[in-house]
Amino acid sequence: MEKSDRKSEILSVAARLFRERGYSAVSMRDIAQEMDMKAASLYNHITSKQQILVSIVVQIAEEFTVGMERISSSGDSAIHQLEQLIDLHIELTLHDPSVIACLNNDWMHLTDSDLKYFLKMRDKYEEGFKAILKRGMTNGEIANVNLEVIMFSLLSTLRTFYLWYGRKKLLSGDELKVQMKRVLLNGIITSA
Amino acid sequence: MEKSDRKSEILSVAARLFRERGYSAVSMRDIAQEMDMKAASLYNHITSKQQILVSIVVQIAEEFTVGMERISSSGDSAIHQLEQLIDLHIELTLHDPSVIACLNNDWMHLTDSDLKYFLKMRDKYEEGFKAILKRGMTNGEIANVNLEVIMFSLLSTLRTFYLWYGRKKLLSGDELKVQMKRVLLNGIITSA
DNA sequence: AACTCAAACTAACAAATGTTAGTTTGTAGA
DNA sequence: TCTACAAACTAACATTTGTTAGTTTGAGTT
Repeated sequence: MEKSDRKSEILSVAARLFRERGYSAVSMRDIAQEMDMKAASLYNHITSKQQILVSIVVQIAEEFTVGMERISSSGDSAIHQLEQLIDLHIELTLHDPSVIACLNNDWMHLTDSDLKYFLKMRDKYEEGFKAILKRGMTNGEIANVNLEVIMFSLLSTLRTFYLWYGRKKLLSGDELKVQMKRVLLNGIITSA
Repeated sequence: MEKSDRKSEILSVAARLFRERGYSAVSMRDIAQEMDMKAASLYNHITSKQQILVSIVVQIAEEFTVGMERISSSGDSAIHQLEQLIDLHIELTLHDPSVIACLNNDWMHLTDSDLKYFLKMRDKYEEGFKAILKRGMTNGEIANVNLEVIMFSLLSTLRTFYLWYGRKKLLSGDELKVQMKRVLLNGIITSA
């Protein structure tokens, strides 16, 4: 939901519809109807459908980038850094699940420089993730299993958390964090 | 890839394009072009775009359903049943990643009775999954953590395996199975 | 009262969409 | 050689798409 100006409202509505039906299946008329206006009126606030997508996806991608930079530059242990990453994903997901859905499913509809920028950020994020895991492994904090398998296993769960949070809201945010760390990390920590 | 008759070719090409761009962003002309024909000619083999999607999604969903029935009706231990489920997901993913992508991303474009049928199967699958976990918990085989958290954590990784298998083919199928079980189960098995 | 300006509107556009109708083509069997 | 038929084609269709141009509205300021 975020800010209350008209443009932010559009982004919010669009993100919700994109989540439900996917970017391509949502028309400008769909978005407009949801806002009780005509499609043409949307263009007083945004410049194109494509730009709506870019605004949504790039912004959240940058939040993850910033989060990764903060966490990986802290001097904490690898395990503690992973815990902070889990918190980051859960917090951003709880804050706006639809935006996370767009990030996961609709980035493929970005074009040219926007797509390139997004992919660069995604790569950098995964590199940061791997660096933490690698350090944890040489440390002895983390079990010596295939690094990519560990990373993608963790990331799969964190990235698609929005899917099942939408269906079951059984736990509070803090409880979720605790449980997720238990499930995700106990398979990784050597001593476990 | 599957069978070699023309209809199966169309389904195969369609699945690949749906994976790359999503159902709505792929036109009949796109599919036709990829098959070196005109869009109208497709209708000699299929009855509608919608039917292409149904054929793809329902078939793979039924394969998972059959797999779950076979596994959960075996008398094996809960852990061993989970291992078999991991194998099932990996095998079906390696066999045709694009079809798995459709299952994950494009089921939302099913309509009416097809959607209902799909959702019924999905629910049943997850119920089967939970039943295994529950038995494992009362057994003492599986750690006593929130059941839904465990299930969705496992399923997230298994369902989106096609995403990173597409990017890194670093391990053989058998090695993948071993590593995945290590990563996914060690967090769950009580004794770990 | 006159002016400003954001934000809505109506009307229209070219392009792309899924699909149908009717026609041609090429190959296999009689 | 004639026939049958699957499978391709061309042409067209009604809708829906993103977007633009020009106009109206209504509230705040001078």
